[in-house]
Order: sequence, then C-alpha cells, then structure tokens
Amino acid sequence: MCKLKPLLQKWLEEADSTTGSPTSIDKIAAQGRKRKKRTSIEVSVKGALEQHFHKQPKPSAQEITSLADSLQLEKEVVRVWFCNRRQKEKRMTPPNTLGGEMLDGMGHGHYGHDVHGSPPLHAHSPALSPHAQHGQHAPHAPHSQHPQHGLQSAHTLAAH
DNA sequence: GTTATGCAAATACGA
DNA sequence: CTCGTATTTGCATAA
Repeated sequence: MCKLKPLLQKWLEEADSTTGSPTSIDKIAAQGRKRKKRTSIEVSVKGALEQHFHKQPKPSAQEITSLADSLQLEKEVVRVWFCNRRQKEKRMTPPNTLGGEMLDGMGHGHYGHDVHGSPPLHAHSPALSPHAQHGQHAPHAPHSQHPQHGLQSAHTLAAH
C-alpha cells in the first residue's frame, strides 16, 4: 500500500541496462540515474559507529574521514550513517509519552505455563543469501535487514 | 503466492 | 562545494 513496488521498479532500473528497450521506459529512466546498491553495514561496524555516535553525534568531516578509513568504509556511507542515526533518535525520543514508555505496571502475568521456552529461536541461515537479490551482480552483501532485535547476519565486504 | 509493514541506506533538496 | 535534513527507495519479514 505504501511502499510496495519491488518489482515494478526493478525493471525500470535494470531494464534499459541490458538492452536498449527503447520502446518503453524513457521518462523515468532518463531523469533518474541509477541508484547505488544498498550497502549493508556489518554488525561490528555498526557497533563501532554507534560508539562514536555517543561521543560525537555530529562529527566533522575530518572525523568522518578518519573513521571511514578506520572502518574501511566510504566517507559518504559513514556520513549517511550518522545522519540516519540522528533521524532515528529523533523519531524515538520526542514521542516521549507515546513512544518510549507505555508499559509500566503490568506485572502480572505469568504466562502460560509453558515450561520450556525457547520460542524466539529462529533457525535461519543468514550466512548466505536468503533469497538471491535477483540474480545479478552482487556488489556487496544485501542480506538480512534486521529481524527486529539483535541477530543480524554479518558480513560486509572487504573490498578495496 | 500475494500484500502490508518496518527499518535502514541512498538520494534530493536546502542552508 | 560541503554539510544537514527531508524524502524516497530497497529489502527483509509478517500477516
């Protein structure tokens, strides 16, 4: 409903790449250049970035360059990462009353009786692509987005 | 199999 | 031209 067009856009982007396909796509393809592939940042890198973020939510270009070099990432990527981190915070902090805390009391419960418990145990195999990105070049590692809490696969490229 | 939803990167725009 | 923010876009997962 909102962001749904995984396929529709796909052809638009890659359609003309392979073939001229002059009969269709022209307006959209003409204006927008190809986007970069989504760079997946490794979990460890994210952690490092996070730490720096706490120290300096707004590092200067020099710091970013330094950090980027240390982590072996592109300067742009690091810059963007910080930007997104700030946005995320903004989205979570302001709505104090509505987003942060709405659970308090609630201690009852017990849940069920299940004696075992290992419900949240997913046996995934993130080590490899869950579903190929659509068969085509693999610049980086697409991979698992984030199941919602920890657990992220891991990898990132080491190119360069 | 589809659609819907969320998060996160990349892009576009403005300062 | 660089930097910051807003918006779009991409992909992974849930329903």
